[in-house]
Amino acid sequence: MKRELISAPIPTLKRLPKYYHLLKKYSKTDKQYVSARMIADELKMDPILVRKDIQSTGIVGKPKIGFELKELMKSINTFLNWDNLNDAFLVGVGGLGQAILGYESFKNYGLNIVAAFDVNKEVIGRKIRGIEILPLDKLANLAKRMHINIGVMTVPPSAAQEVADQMVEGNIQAIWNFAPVDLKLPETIILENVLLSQSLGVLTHKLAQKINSI
Amino acid sequence: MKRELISAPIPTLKRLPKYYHLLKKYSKTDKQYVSARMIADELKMDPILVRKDIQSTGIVGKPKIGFELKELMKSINTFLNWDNLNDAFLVGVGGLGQAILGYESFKNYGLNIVAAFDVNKEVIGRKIRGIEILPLDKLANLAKRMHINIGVMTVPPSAAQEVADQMVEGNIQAIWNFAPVDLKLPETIILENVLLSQSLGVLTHKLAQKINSI
DNA sequence: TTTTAATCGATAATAAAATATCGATAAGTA
DNA sequence: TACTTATCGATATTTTATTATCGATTAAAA
Repeated sequence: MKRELISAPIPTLKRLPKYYHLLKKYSKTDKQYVSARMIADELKMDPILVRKDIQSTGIVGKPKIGFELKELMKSINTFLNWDNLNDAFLVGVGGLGQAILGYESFKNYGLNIVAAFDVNKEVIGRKIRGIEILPLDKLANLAKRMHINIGVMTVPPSAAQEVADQMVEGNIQAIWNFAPVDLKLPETIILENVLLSQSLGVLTHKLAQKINSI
Repeated sequence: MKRELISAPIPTLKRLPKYYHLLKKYSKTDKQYVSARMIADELKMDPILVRKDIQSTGIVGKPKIGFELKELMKSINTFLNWDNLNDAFLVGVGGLGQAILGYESFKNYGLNIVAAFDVNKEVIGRKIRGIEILPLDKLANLAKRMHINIGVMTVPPSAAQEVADQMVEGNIQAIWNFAPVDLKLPETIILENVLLSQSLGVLTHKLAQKINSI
């Protein structure tokens, strides 16, 4: 059955989590309603942009008062599919991998890491935050059996392509990749690259401009 | 003295590191020249976009052959200010902080972490990768004395604003923030937020769309 | 009850970014 | 040398994203 595909621009998808964070803060107060303007003021953004982003999640607001807080949170949550907990495998239990394993809060973002893998015999068999580290060669089979949809890759660049191939072999549908490598994958696989150097490039460039302009 | 400010769109700044990674790979082969098309093909991008991005770094290429590899790398490097090693402080030596401290390679991206700070007495005084962990209250003074320009924040959300204030107090010019918090800072401070949930939102939303469309 | 003010939602205008076009140039080939 | 081809660089077009406008709606104040 082919349901209607509601989509939104990537920039919108990237801003929604920002709003969500703020709303979570609000939800600890006694606020019942939030308006696009309130959010915009807090985040120093254009209220029209905020409203458009919110609208693309499908929620309907009330003039003069805004959106019901709980309802808005739910709307964003559903739109990002964060209310369906997606089981995930993580590969690469180095510094970053362990850091991500440690973030209990990813569960709020639809990500439930159920197993971790590595090739390093030192760590295989150990448990981190209750998650056992398994040898990499078990990944494909286990992923198939458990119908895992998401793979998180925190491996060195040199190993990245091979691990990605294993994930594809295991029918994993979406890869969250932290390795600075351009992975070659079938068209159908969803790939999100997190390249820390990207954001660092923006920072250092702006800094240079600022310093040079004095 | 006010030098000419060469700038570029943010999307361009974010793509340049991607090219740089690829070029580094090429530099290990015997390639002498790379064309925009070569890069585009490898990264499955539009060659015109690649060329435009490259042009914005100021380099001039040769028709038919492209750009001199070493020169192009240098051009990107300079444009992003990665050939000036910026001394930086890191605050928050938890999982993510330690992971970042462990990335020796950030030095290739203009980032040289020279000291780390925390409030946790357990870790203060210890050394990680040769970098001593100092108490947070020393930050502002030290930053001033050492003329530190960049602050890296890997602290829990609840501590983020306070740490940011300390950084501003210490005359830090640019903040690379990993906490999911919208920091209130003076206009002049450069802020780059790394919000992992952003990229995760894109991933989970796309995944939901894909699964629902079957 | 009427008026006022704030916000929504839809549509229109603007700005920014990506893509296309095309002449110029240089390397390789006939 | 002349011809062909690949690529650059500049400019133009298209697409995408952001910002502005405005009527409709509703809560609160007069």
